[in-house]
Amino acid sequence: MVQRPRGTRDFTPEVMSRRLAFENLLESKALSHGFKRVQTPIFETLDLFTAKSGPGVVKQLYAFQDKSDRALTLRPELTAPVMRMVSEEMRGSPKPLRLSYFGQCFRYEESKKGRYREFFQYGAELIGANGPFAEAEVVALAINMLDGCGLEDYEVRIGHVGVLRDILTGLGLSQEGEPEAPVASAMRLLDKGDWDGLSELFVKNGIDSSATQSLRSLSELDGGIETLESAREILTTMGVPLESLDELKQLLTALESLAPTPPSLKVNLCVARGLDYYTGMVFEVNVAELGGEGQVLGGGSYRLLHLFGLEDLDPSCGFGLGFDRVLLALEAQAERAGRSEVVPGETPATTTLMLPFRIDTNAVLSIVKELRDAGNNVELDLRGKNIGKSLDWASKNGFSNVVIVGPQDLENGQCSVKNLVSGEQSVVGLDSSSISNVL
RNA sequence: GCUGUGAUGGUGUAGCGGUUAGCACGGUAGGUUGUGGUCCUGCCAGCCCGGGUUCAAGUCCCGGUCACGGCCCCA
Repeated sequence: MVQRPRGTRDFTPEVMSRRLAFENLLESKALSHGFKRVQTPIFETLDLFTAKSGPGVVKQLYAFQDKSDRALTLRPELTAPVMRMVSEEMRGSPKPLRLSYFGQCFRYEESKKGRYREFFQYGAELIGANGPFAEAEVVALAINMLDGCGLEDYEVRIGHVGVLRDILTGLGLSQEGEPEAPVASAMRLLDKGDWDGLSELFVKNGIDSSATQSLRSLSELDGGIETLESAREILTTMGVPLESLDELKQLLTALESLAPTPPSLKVNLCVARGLDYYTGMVFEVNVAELGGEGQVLGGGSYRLLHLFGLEDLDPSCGFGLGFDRVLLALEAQAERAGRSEVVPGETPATTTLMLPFRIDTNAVLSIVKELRDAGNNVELDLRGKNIGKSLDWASKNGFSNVVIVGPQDLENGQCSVKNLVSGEQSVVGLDSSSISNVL
């Protein structure tokens, strides 16, 4: 038996109707915020991703040589391809750009629930604008998407790498160094909450251990916008500039107007997202019930466009949404609530079966066409069974109506339209508009 | 990268050394010369793959594959 490669999935019609509904929902949210969809190739040159993430990523890529020995790879994410596309196709487009994207990405990793080798990402990038309002627009889109699909019990964590960087350089840590700059090491340790490791790093760099305490109290601030006042006090005693913190406050204030209040919004200045191209606001969304793979969305302000000779567009801001993970969370939540509809609007439109019974099928074909042209979803019966079996089949296949046309109907110029849900049946004229009226 | 659990028709399961491998759902063909979601009958379809132990392996052992967990990492 030939089976699907590890970490990949097939999507049956039932599953696809849900996925399409979800994609459409995200798409309409993106459009309502002015983000226009783009698409880039499934594979790219390898150096696009090594330039962004370093040579270490290669072991996680589906990288290969083509027949002309070009080094290529299936894309592991979509931000870099979109940046590349902007530099190749949209240099002359008026800025800022609001772009959205959706597609599959590939990573060579151990697969498990919520983590696949082929996975789908929906994302948005706001390019060529920065500052609190740009960031608020991006975060607002993210929250509006999650809220719009009915996700519950998610936690949004917002931090600011700029604040963190100011603190750490203020303490005297260097932004240069091999193999890893002390500032970057500290941010990584902070993100993980490794306080012992952080103390050790500070001692090694001749920094007073009281700094660890201050950072710790900063990280323990737990709450929304109101915690910024406490943060301000801590930063002031540490002698750290407050500009970044003020920006974060403007962002959060704007967000309160632009998006619904999430189930949980936490300001956490120690969120660093582990990636060194983030420069300002960073945010991520977690759903606890997904367990270890609970992060469903992440993003922030970053500097990447300088890699393509577009320094003036840095920093930009964006996020990626884990399409599969949000769907898993929605499914889990729907099941817990005993709800059959997982994604709003996933229920398919009503469909009608045209059932010619012991007559020449040709007699109904033009009616089928007219019904379709009028916007109805119509399927022509191809099985030619008796009526009982046909109704049974239609019912099992989710049809909402059956149009029965038998020899007597043909003679009288009429037909029976049966509603399979209510069981009611009416006799109407054998023409598309009469039938349409009762569907 | 480390580690745990599991794998029987399309789906869900029973069997745990010797059975014609059972059941339910499903699919399909009928019972019915124009009315289903109730019933009856026939048929379709399975022990993940490769080694080993044994007179005998779906069942025990080893390896692989795949899935699902817990760390690490990331998204």
